[in-house]
Amino acid sequence: MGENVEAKRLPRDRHSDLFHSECPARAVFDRITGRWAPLVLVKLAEGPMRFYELRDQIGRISEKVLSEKLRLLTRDGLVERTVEPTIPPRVSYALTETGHSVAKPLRQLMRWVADHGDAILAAQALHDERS
Amino acid sequence: MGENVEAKRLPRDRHSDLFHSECPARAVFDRITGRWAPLVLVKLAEGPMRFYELRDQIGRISEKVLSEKLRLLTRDGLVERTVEPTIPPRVSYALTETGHSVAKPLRQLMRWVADHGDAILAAQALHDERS
DNA sequence: CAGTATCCCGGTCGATACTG
DNA sequence: CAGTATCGACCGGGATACTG
Repeated sequence: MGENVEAKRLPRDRHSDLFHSECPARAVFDRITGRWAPLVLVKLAEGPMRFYELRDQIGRISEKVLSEKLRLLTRDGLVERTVEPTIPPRVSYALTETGHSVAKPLRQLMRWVADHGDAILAAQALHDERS
Repeated sequence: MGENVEAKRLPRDRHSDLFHSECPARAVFDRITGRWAPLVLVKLAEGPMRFYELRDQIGRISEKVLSEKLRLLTRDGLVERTVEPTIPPRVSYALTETGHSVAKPLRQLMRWVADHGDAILAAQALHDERS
């Protein structure tokens, strides 16, 4: 019988314990840590942008994926979509306050990658040539 | 002709510009932002741990995925694997210095989720009931 | 204990084409 | 311009079984 280690560990804190398998925040974490979401969020932190502007700023992102991410992030309350009723309509996306608050740690992470990326790549190369 | 926007933008900085499609650091970024790697890294930051200990601490991670992640992270120089030649062998995993340095921004991100996770979930619910 | 091997499914992604 | 629709390829990840 598998003794349930988790049940013994702070059952009330499920909501903020990502290590717990039932933690609902895992879905939130996945949302902001995927392949593209961090790039969208950090780019948008520079200021409001229109759809194709955003696409051009994020190398190789497809329109499909971009529109999916934007819809999800809007649903999450991290991004706000604004339509100006002109012809053709101008749509722009901007971060909400919550969106800006998450951009900060994401930028830290991107900075880490910029600072240590080469070291990682070097470690990989070293490791591979040994094998 | 598609004018290449990227080419005009700091071609020398490719290595630290994650927005550029050819940036080699994207692979590094993907590594540390995946579904499981952040959890492994942050948990390991608490101290060296053995395989099953780690598995038990990270809810619902499968052994397959855990072993894959550990192998990758070891290759990246973020995790160090130590074998004590006893019978049966004791294997333990620990963060390297670089590993600790990345755990820091990852913890920030997890803290953000702990702080704002409920708000996101609420925003989703609100958005959904409107639709 | 500490993993690896295998199988397979579901979701993600990219490319392309199309709409208002 | 601002997307959506569709389709196929790919891959991460779960379940299960097995090895040293």
